[in-house]
Amino acid sequence: MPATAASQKNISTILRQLENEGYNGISVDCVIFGFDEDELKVLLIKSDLQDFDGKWSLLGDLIDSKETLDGAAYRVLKERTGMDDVYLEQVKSFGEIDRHPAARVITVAYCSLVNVQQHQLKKPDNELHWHTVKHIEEMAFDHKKILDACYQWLQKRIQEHPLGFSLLPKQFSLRGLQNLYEAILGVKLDRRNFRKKFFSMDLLEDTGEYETDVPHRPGKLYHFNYEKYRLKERKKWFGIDF
Amino acid sequence: MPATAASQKNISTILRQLENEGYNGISVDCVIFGFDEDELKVLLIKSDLQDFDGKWSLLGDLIDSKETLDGAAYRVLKERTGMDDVYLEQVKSFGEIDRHPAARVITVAYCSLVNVQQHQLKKPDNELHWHTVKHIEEMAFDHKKILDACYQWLQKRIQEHPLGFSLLPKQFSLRGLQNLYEAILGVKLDRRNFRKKFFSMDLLEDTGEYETDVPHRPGKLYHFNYEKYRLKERKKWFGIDF
DNA sequence: AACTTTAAGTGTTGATTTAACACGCATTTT
DNA sequence: AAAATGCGTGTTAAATCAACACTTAAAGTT
Repeated sequence: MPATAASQKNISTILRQLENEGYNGISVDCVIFGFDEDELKVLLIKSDLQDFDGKWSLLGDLIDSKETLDGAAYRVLKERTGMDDVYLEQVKSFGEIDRHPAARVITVAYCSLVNVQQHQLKKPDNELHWHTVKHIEEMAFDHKKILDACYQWLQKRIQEHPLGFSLLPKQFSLRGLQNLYEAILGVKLDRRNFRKKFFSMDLLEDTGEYETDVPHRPGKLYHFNYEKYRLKERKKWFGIDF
Repeated sequence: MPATAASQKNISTILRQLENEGYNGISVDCVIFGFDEDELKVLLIKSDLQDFDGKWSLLGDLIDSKETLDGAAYRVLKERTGMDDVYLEQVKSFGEIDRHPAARVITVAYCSLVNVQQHQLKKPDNELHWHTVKHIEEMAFDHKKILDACYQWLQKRIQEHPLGFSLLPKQFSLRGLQNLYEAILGVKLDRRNFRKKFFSMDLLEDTGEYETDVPHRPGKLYHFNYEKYRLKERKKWFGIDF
């Protein structure tokens, strides 16, 4: 019996079979980050395994033999959340022997960044919730370890690549952007220097619109010019530092 | 039949079986870098598959269901080269559906750095050779893609972490270190600034010894103090730049 | 309408870091 | 002894970064 998309089969059956035959199972797990109320969130689902009664886990599934890794991650994202067209990148694979109680399953972890406002969960599911990353203490499987790895990856990545914007609405205030960086990096940044830094990149464009419903002077709204970024000279060798 | 260490079984048989049953095979592939004659080298083996007549491939093997990913990579390294106690790190997983002609095999790529002088291949094998990275054009499977990914990873990594030293003898001259960086990054660096940079890190220690057999004034030999590095404050947040 | 509150917007300065650059010295070779 | 090679060292100008304060626009309060 082929190990087709597990969500449509009985996953336990497949895993038992794998285990009996001495094969390794392969899955993807998606760490889906969102940003809401100035906090970094992650989308988790209640584990369906008895072993992990009540614990939360990442969204994942076994990989079908006819799909790529990226394809599987994308499918999980879409099947479980209805979300489409989102930032998705492979981070790391995890293969501790006993990481899954039912069988030996190697998993490839992906990091995804979504705009919580825009992408309402299209498949509302009581077992599916956004959790504040910094409050999470325990998870099913080795998912806490995976989450930590993806969070660290994000902290580094966000400083070197323009991916933070995927967590924000298309139009955002500079303060909103700074809040994002402060929340993810866990530091306070100087407002003026932050502005200077971003404006000097010359990749933010004034939309002509302003914040509304704020109890103070409204800030300008900007959007990020990905096209311009794509065309920029990227090389910047020699920054040895450790 | 369990998918035990493939090197001891007939790998084709296992793969045929996997393919028939619709399972995914999982392997590790090691990109083993060395540095010799001021060039970055990679250790390759002649592919044993007819499909890739004469092409070179990375050192890899199927993962046993009783070993971790790191464990499998380490085993491959040791089995095929006799090398031990080397730098080894996971880089990325590759899962294109047709990347292996015999079956669907997902592979986890590892990057390893070894000192070519010190680690003479203990299992001399005519089919195993060091190749100059920049001259490699074609490889078996998708191994060129994997090599490229690991090379790029190394270029970035070497600037942020002290791993270059794994490619050098325990004692090395500053010129040797600079040659390493220049070869890997593919740039020319200013000798005086390079010195200043490394000495200011305060992690290189004078061994009191000097180069020998050079047709000019011999340079001092240093070694890298890993322990001191390990204890150093590592935090250095906020370097937004892209 | 006047006043208070809040955060937006804006520049300067000193300190640090980086890039560019030249000469004397130790060793081997001829 | 002279030539060749590449080691070892310091300065300066330019760029970047970190720290820091006041004016302004809008909403809320009296």
